[in-house]
Amino acid sequence: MELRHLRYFVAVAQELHFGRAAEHIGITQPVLSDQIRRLETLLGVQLLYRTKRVVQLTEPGRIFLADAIRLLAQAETMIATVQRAAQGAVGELTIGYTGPALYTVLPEIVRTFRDRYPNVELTLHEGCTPEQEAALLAGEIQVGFLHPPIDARVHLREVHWESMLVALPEHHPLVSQPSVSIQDLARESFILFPRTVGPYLYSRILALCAQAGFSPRVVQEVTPQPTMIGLVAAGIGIAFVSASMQSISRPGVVYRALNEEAPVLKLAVAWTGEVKSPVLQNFLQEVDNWLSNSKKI
Amino acid sequence: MELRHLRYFVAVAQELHFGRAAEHIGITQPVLSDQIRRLETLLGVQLLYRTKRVVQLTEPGRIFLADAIRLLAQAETMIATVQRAAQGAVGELTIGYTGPALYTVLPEIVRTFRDRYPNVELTLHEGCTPEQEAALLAGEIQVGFLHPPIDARVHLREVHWESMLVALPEHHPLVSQPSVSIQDLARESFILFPRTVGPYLYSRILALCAQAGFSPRVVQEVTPQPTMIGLVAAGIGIAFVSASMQSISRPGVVYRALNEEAPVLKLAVAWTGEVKSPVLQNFLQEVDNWLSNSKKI
DNA sequence: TCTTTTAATAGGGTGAGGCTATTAATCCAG
DNA sequence: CTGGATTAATAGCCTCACCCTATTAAAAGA
Repeated sequence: MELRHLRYFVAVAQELHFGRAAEHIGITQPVLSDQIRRLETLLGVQLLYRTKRVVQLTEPGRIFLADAIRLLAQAETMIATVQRAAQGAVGELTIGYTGPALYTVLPEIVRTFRDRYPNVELTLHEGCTPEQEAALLAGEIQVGFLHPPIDARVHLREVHWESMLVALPEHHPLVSQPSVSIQDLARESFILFPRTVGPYLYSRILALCAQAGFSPRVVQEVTPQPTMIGLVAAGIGIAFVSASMQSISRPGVVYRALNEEAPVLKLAVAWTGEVKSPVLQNFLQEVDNWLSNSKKI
Repeated sequence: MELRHLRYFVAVAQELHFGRAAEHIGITQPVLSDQIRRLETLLGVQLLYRTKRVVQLTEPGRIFLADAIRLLAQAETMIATVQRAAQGAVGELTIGYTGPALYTVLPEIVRTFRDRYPNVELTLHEGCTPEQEAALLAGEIQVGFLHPPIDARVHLREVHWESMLVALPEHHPLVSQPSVSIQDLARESFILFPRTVGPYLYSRILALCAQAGFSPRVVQEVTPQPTMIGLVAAGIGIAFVSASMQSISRPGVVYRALNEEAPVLKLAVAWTGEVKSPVLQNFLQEVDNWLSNSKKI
């Protein structure tokens, strides 16, 4: 059975007249008669009761007609859907992101994308940079907001950067200074994120301390950054956090820039090599749009 | 687009290998390549990403695959359904019936039919004989339980008959007799059904009275029979009712046969000339089965 | 670099689906 | 009841789409 049979049958069943039905679908009447007969033979069921003069649906024909109309409509819908999918207007996209992304660019980009493509189902997965790297290569996420550098063969587009600040408890002696030097921190207790979460930034921070001639005394390794700040507020120690954390006004914590050149936290959008998914292309396009808009402002 | 395209595409998408997929559906690989390309051109969408070495679904392809599998399954279901409909196993049947049918053969026949053909949707419509006659010819009901004779060109099959009895209030003088004569009723008040409900039986009853030399004094015309009996119990008058009414034991009413040959209420199954619906055929078959079973007993 | 794998291409045959012309059955009008 | 009109079925033919075999070309791996 082919859709053609259904199209022909529906035409006849609706017109109840072979000649007009044939004209309607653009074939000749004998062909239509023949095709309907083939369909009936194929099914082993008489769909139409016909004399030389009158055409009527049989009871099975009535049931088949309803099904046929439904199926043809679904076929049409299906074609429309795949075409919209090809333009990236429908589909799915799984996005990875790190904590800092959540406090900077991610919400705005996701929102503009969602507004433009409401029929794309977005799934968000939090994960640190190495986790996202693996997930990208495994195909578990199609795009990730993460922190370069990473060495895998994924494409990167930097979308944001912010310098690291020192987060201090409000009664800490260094608060009196407008900015602090690394050396001043040599004797401090540090709250740091685990190395695995961000190996590059981790080593940058350690290097900075090493240049100043000390190795930081880490009293607590935690993640994410809001938790670190919470511990700072509790007086457990001091922490390096990204500048965007200032927007989370947490009583009992103050932020100070470094005199020295501070480590920079870069945020990039990453995706795997072969850009095949139209949805992904649209998303990257939306990221580009967002970038040029935010530059203008 | 034809179902063939979908079948071929599903095969390739599941195997991700043109050669094996072609073998699986029983065509050769070049044909399959060609057909898939035609489908893609038709849709204007690339469904498969393929090199000389590897075949992958594109994102739109993934979406199309799910739809295609669903559509093909529905096509299969549809074929099975129409074939079962041709055997009368699925469909609809609208049945007309009169009050007396409800108290005799109808429940049992309907129940055995429903047990045998659970997927046939039965609709029951109460209506007097002339109403059913019209409904049959209008196609509103496919089969009716009614009281012959009727003069329209419908097929009839008698399934039941019962004689009419006289229903008397329990303190009526005639109750003392084991059976009553028409003459004894000449001065009685009669509760009768309206002529339109059963013109034939109505005229039979009037004729019977006329033979006995009187015209019945009708004090109330009502329907259905249980209501007539209710009025008898209330002492409003006496009534002719069909024998099956005895089974409804109503306090205050007794039944007596006539000495004379009593009018007979015949019950028949009626259907319109052209037996086209397999469901109807099965129903009539079931009626026949029921008839021969009840004869045996 | 050579072999293997595998999708695409080239070229050809045949039958299904299309056509026109005609037939046969049914209905309606005179 | 007969002749004309209507309309589905039949007959006969044609062509293109679908399927075939044989080959090519590209990619991966040894």
